[in-house]
Amino acid sequence: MSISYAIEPRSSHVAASATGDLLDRMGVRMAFAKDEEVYGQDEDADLIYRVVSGAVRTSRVMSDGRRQIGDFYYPGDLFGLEPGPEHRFSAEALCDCVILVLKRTALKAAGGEAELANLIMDATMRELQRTQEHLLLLGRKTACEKVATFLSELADRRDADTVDMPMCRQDMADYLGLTIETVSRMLSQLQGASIVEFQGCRQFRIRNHDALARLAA
Amino acid sequence: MSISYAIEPRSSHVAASATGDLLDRMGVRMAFAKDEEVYGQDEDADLIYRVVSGAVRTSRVMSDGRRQIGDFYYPGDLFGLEPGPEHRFSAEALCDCVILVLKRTALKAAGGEAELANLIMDATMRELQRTQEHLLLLGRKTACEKVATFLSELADRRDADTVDMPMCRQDMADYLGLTIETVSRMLSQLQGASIVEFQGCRQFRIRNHDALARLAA
DNA sequence: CGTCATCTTGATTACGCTCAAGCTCCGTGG
DNA sequence: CCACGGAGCTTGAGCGTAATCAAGATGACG
Repeated sequence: MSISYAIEPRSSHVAASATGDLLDRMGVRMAFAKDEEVYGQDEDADLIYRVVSGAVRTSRVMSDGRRQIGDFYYPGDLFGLEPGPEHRFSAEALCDCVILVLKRTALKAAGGEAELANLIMDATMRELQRTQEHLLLLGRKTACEKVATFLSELADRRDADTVDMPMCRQDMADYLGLTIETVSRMLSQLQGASIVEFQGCRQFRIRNHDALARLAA
Repeated sequence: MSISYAIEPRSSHVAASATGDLLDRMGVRMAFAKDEEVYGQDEDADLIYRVVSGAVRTSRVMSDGRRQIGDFYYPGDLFGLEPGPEHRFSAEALCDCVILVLKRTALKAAGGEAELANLIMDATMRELQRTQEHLLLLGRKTACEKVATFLSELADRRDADTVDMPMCRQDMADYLGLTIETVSRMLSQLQGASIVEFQGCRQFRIRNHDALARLAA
């Protein structure tokens, strides 16, 4: 595995010490290979997952193959909270990764009842918030703005100077509602305008934060 | 007001007897005129709302005026649960309507703690679910499919033979990520194909459920 | 070093947007 | 009761952004 991710949850997360420990104690660590399915569309949704290392995407495929990616998840993120008895989206490993898997019922029985409820509620709220931002992006942004927003967000989430991208162009395209060709063109354009700089197609550095933020709108 | 909506919550709602009553007792009924703001973008989000009669839209406006509509709400629906301390979307009355307004803290104090938490959780989950469907629509559906999906859903939510639409074309367009012209063209197209039939621009009837469902995909 | 998947770039097409005109539906006032 | 006016909706013509189709370039890996 060429790309590696730190294991610590990021500071913005509520999944801190106390409940984090509870999850750790109760959960089972599982390893998934790149592109392996964590759970499938229409599977029962009675498990909760947390990324330990690596990265995950959730996606939904239409009968004719068109795909929409719901979101990407990084170490510390909870996922699999999609509502209803069954998953609407499937989840796959973006790269080799380790996932902490928890049974909801087991957690409840373990007494962390209230704490757990809060944890899930927070994660669900954050999920909803991100999904709403995603709506605006898909519905009302241009290709260039979409790509700029994507890079900007990615840099924010994993705050480092140079950012590694665990996903391929097709994943980006399906997240942004574009084609890989358009994504590629926009990336070239942003690089041409000296707003970002790529070192290989999976790693970039922001050269002009203001310009990027302006495009992300 | 030419269009009127029934006051009873629809059957699919959890907000049934017990908690429904609690909400009724605790909340304040308020009347809003067409296009009046229920709450604004960036306002504090410590209230919960339920549509009593009429209909509501939530929307988000970009600095240059582009608008994305989050969802439409009908009698019985809870809204205003957007996460975080502040609203990301604003809410406006689609037509003259009556809204039940509740203070979260007051509700908690009233003892309905657990019940209330469940109610909010359910509403949030449903919200997330609908938002995820919306993602797929915005990201990967064609104009025709978007409009077909919209009509189909509207008919499902308000199950009557002929369906009244409380929203104008601009609202539809901003929900679907299209322009009013494209929405109008697609509606004409669907009517031309004998899939739906319009009696005036705010009322329609589905003539071919299968075809509509197929387009909605 | 060769092979294959992934990514980029180019040429062309098409879907949906823009701009513009006309139509329909209502409310208002003569 | 009908004429007028205006907002909202529909339709048309032309355009532009992103999709499609098609080569190349790059890069990872055996």
